[in-house]
Amino acid sequence: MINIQLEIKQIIKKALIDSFNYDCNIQNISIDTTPKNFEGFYTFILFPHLKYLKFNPEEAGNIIGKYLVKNSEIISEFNVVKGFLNLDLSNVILKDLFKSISSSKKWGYKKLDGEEVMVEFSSPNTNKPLHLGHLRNIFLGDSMSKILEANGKKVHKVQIINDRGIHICKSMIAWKLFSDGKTPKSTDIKGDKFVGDYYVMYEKENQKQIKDLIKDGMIEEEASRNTQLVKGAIDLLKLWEEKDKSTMELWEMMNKWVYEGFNSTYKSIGVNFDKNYYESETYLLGKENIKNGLNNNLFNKKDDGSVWVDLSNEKLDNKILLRSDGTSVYITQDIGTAIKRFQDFPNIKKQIYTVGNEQDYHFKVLFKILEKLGYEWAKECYHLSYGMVDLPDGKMKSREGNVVDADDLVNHMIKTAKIRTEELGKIDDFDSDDLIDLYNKIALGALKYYLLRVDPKKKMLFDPDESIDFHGNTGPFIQYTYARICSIIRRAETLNIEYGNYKIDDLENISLKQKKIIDHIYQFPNIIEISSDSYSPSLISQFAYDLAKLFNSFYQDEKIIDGKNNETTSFKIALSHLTSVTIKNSLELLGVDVPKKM
RNA sequence: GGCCCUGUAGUUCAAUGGAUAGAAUAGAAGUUUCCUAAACUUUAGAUACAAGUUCGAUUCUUGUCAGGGCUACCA
Repeated sequence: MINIQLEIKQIIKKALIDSFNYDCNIQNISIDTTPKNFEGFYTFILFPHLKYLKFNPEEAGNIIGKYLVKNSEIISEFNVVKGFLNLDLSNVILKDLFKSISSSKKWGYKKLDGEEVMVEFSSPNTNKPLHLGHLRNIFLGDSMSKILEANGKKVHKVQIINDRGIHICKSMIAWKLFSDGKTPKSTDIKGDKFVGDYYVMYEKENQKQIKDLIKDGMIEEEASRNTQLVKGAIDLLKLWEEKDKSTMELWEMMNKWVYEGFNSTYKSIGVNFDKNYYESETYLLGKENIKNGLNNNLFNKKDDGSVWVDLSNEKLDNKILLRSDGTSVYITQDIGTAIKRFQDFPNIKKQIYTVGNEQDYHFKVLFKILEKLGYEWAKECYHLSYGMVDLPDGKMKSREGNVVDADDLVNHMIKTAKIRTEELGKIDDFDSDDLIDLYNKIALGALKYYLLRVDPKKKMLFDPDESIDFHGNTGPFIQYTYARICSIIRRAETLNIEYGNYKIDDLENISLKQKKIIDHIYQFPNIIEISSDSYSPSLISQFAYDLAKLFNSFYQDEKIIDGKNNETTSFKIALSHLTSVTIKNSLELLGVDVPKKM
């Protein structure tokens, strides 16, 4: 592959020697892409070198610029603005780029390099349905998996299902007390929603019971620990850890309902996992490791029997690892799960946890504990921390019912896609299956792009009205550009215009807009690499969007199928085709499908 | 209180220490006898505040102000 920036650096190094007798270390020569509002493709910044050149910036820039145009095949023109030397690429190099892009099997995607990684995402609790926050998590994890793969890693996609613990016991006790034996089937409610309803019922009824106890003279703190429901849930948790038969049966039944619901949601958003981990299968391993740690004096036991780790030396405070009654807490199973995963997949180099930034502290503690326990790989664990999704009226709070349900949201997007598409009325030649497929692609494209275009680390606002906009910087806009190109390709084919094996050598002229497209596509491998290394799908969204913008501008300016059917026509079609493939491949990394017509 | 994160156009997002701070949307004005107007073109509008480091700071450091998160024998 051609490395333009490196080649420019090398020739600049020569220019500095020949023109100024200044031997500059190539690492100190920085070549940036030229910002949009200036003319050129790449920019050499002179400031750091001025003191060695003994010329003012303008003069030095001109001298170097002239040298490059004369001595390099790559550079055709230049301009100097203050201390910035902006360089234009020559037809020769652009043709080379075009050739290497079009001859590549899948431009930008690397071959497997033998390294294995594990990506965890979604990881729901089994007491409530998936919501908007999960969607950011899921799309992020899914997209990162694809990006890592494109960057040459073998990826294992997993989730940890928090299937045990006090939260599911709350749903269980509520179901036992209030359900009259109803089931998702008998009520025709989706399984995860059904169980979630009982969780909500628990919270509501429990509040009532607390109030009643306070009325009877109990203080609030005591009351909140002594309701029939709280005691019932705690009893169930104990019975569960003792493997009580009827408790296990109830637990299994309710979890099964939830999984059916989850799977249907995952299917609707086109996401799947290579392996599921269940907290119920890993928490014992966690306990075991904590006991070993205790025996090795890594942890300490309080008088009441609870087990703690002291991380105050690491500025992380004391953290509980086992309750006084011996039951495990959240971090217990995380310890077990991590260990189990490295047992199951001994070749994985690292593990990536896609979890919200509210748990930054939790993961620092977790990794530190694993390190203390002597696991070398603990240093390779990475918390892919992302910001919360806020609603216009504030944060989502599942306990207060202020959540955007994932299924509702997806359905709403599909409905909106349908309405917008029908309004535009370009769908006469679609049959009904095509339409369903199209609405799905647009709806999910809009949603995924909306959630992925923001830097993961930052919190983001979800505005329901804006998210369903299909204009501007949105998924459907990029999909539309793709569909447009497909339409051109179809027409080229009916006209028998050759573009597939287009040889660019004889082409005489390349317009500026065409050059910009080639150069942009040329950046794709770089973008994938940076995006992979920095765990940031938003760079891919930005890339795809910019490409679509560049293409639309070109499309507006230059008629592609122009009736001449000459060398230039074939080139424009071939370039359009390359653009469409790159749009498709970049959106693929976001988990977004493209329609051939829309 | 302690620890962590974030403050950029009216709004939602960009900008490996570099230029005249980019987009989108909302606003104003245009483009369709022409390959899909979900498009294109033009226009107006922003770095919370104050110091410091630097040739150069939205970016790094410190302080102030504002917002969010964590600090549970919840997950």
